[in-house]
Amino acid sequence: MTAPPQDRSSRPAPEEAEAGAEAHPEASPEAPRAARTKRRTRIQAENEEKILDSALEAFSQHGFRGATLDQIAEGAGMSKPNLLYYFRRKEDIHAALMTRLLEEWLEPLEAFSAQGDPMREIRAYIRRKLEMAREKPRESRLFASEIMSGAPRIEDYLTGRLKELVERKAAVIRQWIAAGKIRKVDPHHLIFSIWATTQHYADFDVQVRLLLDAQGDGHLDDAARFLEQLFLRGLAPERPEG
Amino acid sequence: MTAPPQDRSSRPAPEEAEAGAEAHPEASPEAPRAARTKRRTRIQAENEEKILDSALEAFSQHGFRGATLDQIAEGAGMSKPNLLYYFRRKEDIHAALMTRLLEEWLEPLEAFSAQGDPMREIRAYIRRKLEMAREKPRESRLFASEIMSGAPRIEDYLTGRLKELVERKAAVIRQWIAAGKIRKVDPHHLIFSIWATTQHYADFDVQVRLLLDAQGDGHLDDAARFLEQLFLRGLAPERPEG
DNA sequence: CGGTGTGTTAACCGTCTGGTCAAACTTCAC
DNA sequence: GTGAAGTTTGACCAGACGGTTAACACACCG
Repeated sequence: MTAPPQDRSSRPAPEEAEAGAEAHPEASPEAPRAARTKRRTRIQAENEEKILDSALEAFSQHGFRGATLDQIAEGAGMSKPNLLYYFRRKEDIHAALMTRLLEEWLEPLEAFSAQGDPMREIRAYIRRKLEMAREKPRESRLFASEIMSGAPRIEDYLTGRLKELVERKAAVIRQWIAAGKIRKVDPHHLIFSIWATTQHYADFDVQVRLLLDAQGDGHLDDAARFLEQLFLRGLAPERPEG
Repeated sequence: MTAPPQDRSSRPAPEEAEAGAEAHPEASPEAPRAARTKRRTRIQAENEEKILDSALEAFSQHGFRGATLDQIAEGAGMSKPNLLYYFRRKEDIHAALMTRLLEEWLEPLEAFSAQGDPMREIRAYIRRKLEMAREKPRESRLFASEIMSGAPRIEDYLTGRLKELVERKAAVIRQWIAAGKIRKVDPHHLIFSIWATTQHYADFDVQVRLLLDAQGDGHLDDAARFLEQLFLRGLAPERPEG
């Protein structure tokens, strides 16, 4: 009877998804969890995927509070108790989505390297980000939604890994400036403006499409052309080919 | 017994707020509403303002579905039934906020005029938009939230007034291009990129502040400087001072 | 075949949510 | 000061919400 009441050891269920688990390292340091069943079955993998996909749809549209378990369960094609068999709490689903997302989120910026032509790098970064806006618009909106609600669940990420990465890349940009390869601009605001312009096509997709009468994804090619022009010319050093 | 059940004529209350009313011109063409009390009392004006302010906070953070009436009532310092005396339904509060917002939203772009130096106009537009991000960040998030949830309540606005305005301003930009005053770029994407970069400082305020260690609003001045540089140089015609 | 762990669900629970109602209280013009 | 209109609230309601329980179905292995 020493253990806190939070432990429901009788259940043989899979623990909260890979992600959510380590997001809450609070209490119960040695976690007397029953069923150390680490190996996922095929059904587990499939159903968790269905749930996360449905949850992504719901959370990205209505935010954490606005999305409901019933809605997510229906989207995943299963009953609510069944959903809660895989993820014990609403928060766990969200946490699983977030950790997966945040990893992907760093990737394009990570690839931004000091070597190579600055213009090439910036161009590649814009393309990569636009590609993500095309392929993963819901993820982008999920992130935006989280930030707009005050980022209560990802403060650590923002002030930790993300900030560190941004600092590192800002330093790269400063190097380029010092070397006279690009114009003298504020590195942070340069990064923000690339984020803003590219993510806009995911987050404001509805508006963009309505204003452009866009059907497929063709407008994103136009966007790429425009943004490349804007940034490359906006950043070109005073004396080109100096 | 010919009237639909929607009419609750016994109540002497003020009708739904100025805005919400005309947003739903459906049914009951001659509206047999009791109490043609058009004049607002002081208390009405005050309380409606308190409610809208509290609702703006709630909706902009949690979206329409995520915000609750209890929360809004508490923020407005009144009981829930009292709140519902001024706005009959949750939707009405949201509608009132939106119509007020959408008017303000057009204003800066409206000011964008064909006369005068293009560079001056673009610069002024960026400043105006950044000023709004500073002064009305919650409004910006409310708008973003609405778009991200699929814009179910403002489709008419997007395809109507906004689209028309954007078309008009895109034409202005095309004129400037034809006159060789700015570089040849896609007008729509130019507008989008200004929206995206400026609104970013409102919508992603939390992230921006954490990454910059920003306290007050000083970073917005840096943002203004950066964005002006970026756009003015990015758009400058091939041969400056041709 | 039996049994053990996996997967699924109907029924349920307490709380929250949007909204109603009648009654009471306040305001203010006369 | 009185009365009618304007304002406020406690009590209430039905349905939605996040979550629990217990029992049942299935799968696979010996």
